[in-house]
Amino acid sequence: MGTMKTKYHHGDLEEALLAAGMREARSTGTRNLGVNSLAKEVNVSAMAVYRHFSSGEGLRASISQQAREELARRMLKAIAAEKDVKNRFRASGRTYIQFALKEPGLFAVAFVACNEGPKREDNPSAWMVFQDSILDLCNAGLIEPAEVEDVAAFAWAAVHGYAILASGSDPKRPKSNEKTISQLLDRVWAGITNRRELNK
Amino acid sequence: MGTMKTKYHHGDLEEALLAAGMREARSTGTRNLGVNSLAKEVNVSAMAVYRHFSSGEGLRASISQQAREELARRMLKAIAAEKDVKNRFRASGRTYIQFALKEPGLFAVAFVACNEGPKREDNPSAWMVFQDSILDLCNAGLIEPAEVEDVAAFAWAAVHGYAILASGSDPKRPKSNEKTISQLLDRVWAGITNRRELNK
DNA sequence: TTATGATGTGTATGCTATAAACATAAAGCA
DNA sequence: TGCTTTATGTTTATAGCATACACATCATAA
Repeated sequence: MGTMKTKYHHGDLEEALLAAGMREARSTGTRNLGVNSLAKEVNVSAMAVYRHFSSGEGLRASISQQAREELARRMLKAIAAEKDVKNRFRASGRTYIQFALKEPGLFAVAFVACNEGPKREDNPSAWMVFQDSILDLCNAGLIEPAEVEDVAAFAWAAVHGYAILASGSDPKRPKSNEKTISQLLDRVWAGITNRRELNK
Repeated sequence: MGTMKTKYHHGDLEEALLAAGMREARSTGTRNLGVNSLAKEVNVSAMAVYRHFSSGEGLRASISQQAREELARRMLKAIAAEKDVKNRFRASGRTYIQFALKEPGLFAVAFVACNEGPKREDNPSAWMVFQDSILDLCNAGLIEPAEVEDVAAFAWAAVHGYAILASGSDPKRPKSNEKTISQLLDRVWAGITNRRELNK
């Protein structure tokens, strides 16, 4: 039969809404993720959205989750290319930062308004990937088992904080070339491995 | 003459709006900083707000600025109580983090939606205070002049990132007791002073 | 084949931001 | 002193957004 322009039922509206949300997030960040705006984007009435998400907030939470999963996938890919535990750690940090720099919109969406509990908690999360790379350091004997949690918090904080500052629009934001990022990871590494010697 | 309940002109509406905004920020963060809500809070019509701020966004930007100034004042106060440059640095970082933990609402307002250019750029800013404490380290010979900018970015990133993570509502957020914060600053200090030795 | 549930539409309500026109009071100036 | 101007408020109107409610359409299963 011929191509029908408009089916009454969309077919996979949930997926389409998330895809549209990701597109908007990429190009304009958190600004255009409203129910009306996204419904119009996929040629559907606003109320149709509520058949798939409990509220606009729920929709945004799902988009945010998708953005976080995208980041996690990139980190996993980058880590897989490295064998040395130190390099694996650096790759995860570098990828995290470069994601924030190259996709500032997605990054912003990934880490705001995640109040709504994500449903699929088992999916790859950047936090888990990060923590695993720290656990590897422990298994390799580079840090003590007892300090894994603190090291993870420190490394995550430094990388996340830098990503936020560098990907922002503040004119006083830090520089973000390869060399700057590399030396930042040097310093994080120093903090990871060298705390005791300098502890007073 | 008797007490008149309602003067047609408020007297100092701008100040009152900012004060109400700071109150709301303290108790509920970014949620209730709308024009209508704040106008009602000070018993004034919504449109009156526009005589003092170009838009709701402008109002929020000013409140955000006030929150940042509050943080900067606390940091200055804490630094003034320390004499050793290392302790001054640690005091600024600790104060920053404790501000985020004790005033999560203010902290959230301080660092979101600062797109609107703050008018009074000369006022105390947390970034300046932080950078000054790094400059002190340089003057004391603890770091090289050439690396001041990079050190400042690293330290600011680590402290800011930790503050964001620890003050959030994520169940996986890092612990935030005194000891944890202290060891975090140990690690930041290691990253500040000890990069060369570990640089490959 | 027909009943039913899943998924869509249209319409109505109440919220927010803000533009336009008007009101009041205070300050400058004759 | 009285008139005019300016700053600062109010009221009203418009437009966008989220979302409740009633109804439409279609796919599937009895």
